[in-house]
Amino acid sequence: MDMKDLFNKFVLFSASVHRVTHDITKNAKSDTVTPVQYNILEYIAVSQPVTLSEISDCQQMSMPNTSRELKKLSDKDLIAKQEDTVDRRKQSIRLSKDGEVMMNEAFGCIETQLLHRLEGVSKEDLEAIDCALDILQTKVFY
Amino acid sequence: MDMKDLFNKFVLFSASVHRVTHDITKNAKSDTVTPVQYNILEYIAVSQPVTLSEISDCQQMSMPNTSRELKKLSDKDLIAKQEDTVDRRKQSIRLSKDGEVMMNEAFGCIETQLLHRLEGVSKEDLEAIDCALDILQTKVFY
DNA sequence: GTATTTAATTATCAAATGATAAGTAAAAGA
DNA sequence: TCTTTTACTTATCATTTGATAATTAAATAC
Repeated sequence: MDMKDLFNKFVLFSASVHRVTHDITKNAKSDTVTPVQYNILEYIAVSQPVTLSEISDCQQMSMPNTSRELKKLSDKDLIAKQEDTVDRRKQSIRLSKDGEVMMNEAFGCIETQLLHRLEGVSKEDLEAIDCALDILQTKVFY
Repeated sequence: MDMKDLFNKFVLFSASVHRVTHDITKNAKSDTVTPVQYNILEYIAVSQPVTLSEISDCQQMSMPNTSRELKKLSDKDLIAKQEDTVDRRKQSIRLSKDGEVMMNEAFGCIETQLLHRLEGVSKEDLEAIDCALDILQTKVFY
């Protein structure tokens, strides 16, 4: 295994993933939220409930900025904050009803785009893709 | 193959790729360029020579904004513009000497981080990763 | 019980980014 | 030749984003 080749492949691959996910999600993103806010919502959607600190860590943004964006999302009624019963400094953050609706719509849109991109792909290839996602997720992009 | 599962895997996967590439490249990015400028440089590095329009298309940014950022990169002597000999409206854009140096350093840094992330991974797993990258690159993230 | 640490907030600022309008110059089409 | 299209530039503006300092309140450590 030539690590140099693998490295080049990695660089090209991540650029492709960025470009394709941008393509696929650009229609999905409601124009009522900014890109950063959309990313936060996506994270909350798949990981809820989460705390502000967790969002801050995972989205690599400072607590003050995270707090500001969450406040905006809260003002738009897309998320619901709840005080942690055990540690009252913490917040338990979830999508609100409206937030769920928006993200379901977004995910539906992404799913459509993805299906379109995968149409004509054989059953065996789909299995291979599924398997490849698993391998990379566990071995590289953990 | 449950497409719903595959779709969820895809969403989680792209989020992971974004997070991990951010982690891996954050030290690589010279603080003399902005994130957007770094992405442009990375694209030029792997695709040179390129035109402004190609950068605009691929980086999904408007021509005016692309032009502005390229001007900044040019002012910093990181890229070299050359008039296309055939079509004088077009530009042939490459990294300058300084740009090459910077990007080699960045790629070296990314390579180190990647090797670190892959240390302890068996030879067979590396083969599997290599193969998985190929599959996803050609079948999904083309 | 006081000191320290943690979780989150508010306020403020500069910089980066995105969007748009209006322009130039070359190429292509009629 | 005249018109239209293409590739790119310049200028300007609003918004988003990132960074920092200062503050509050709760939990933990001593």
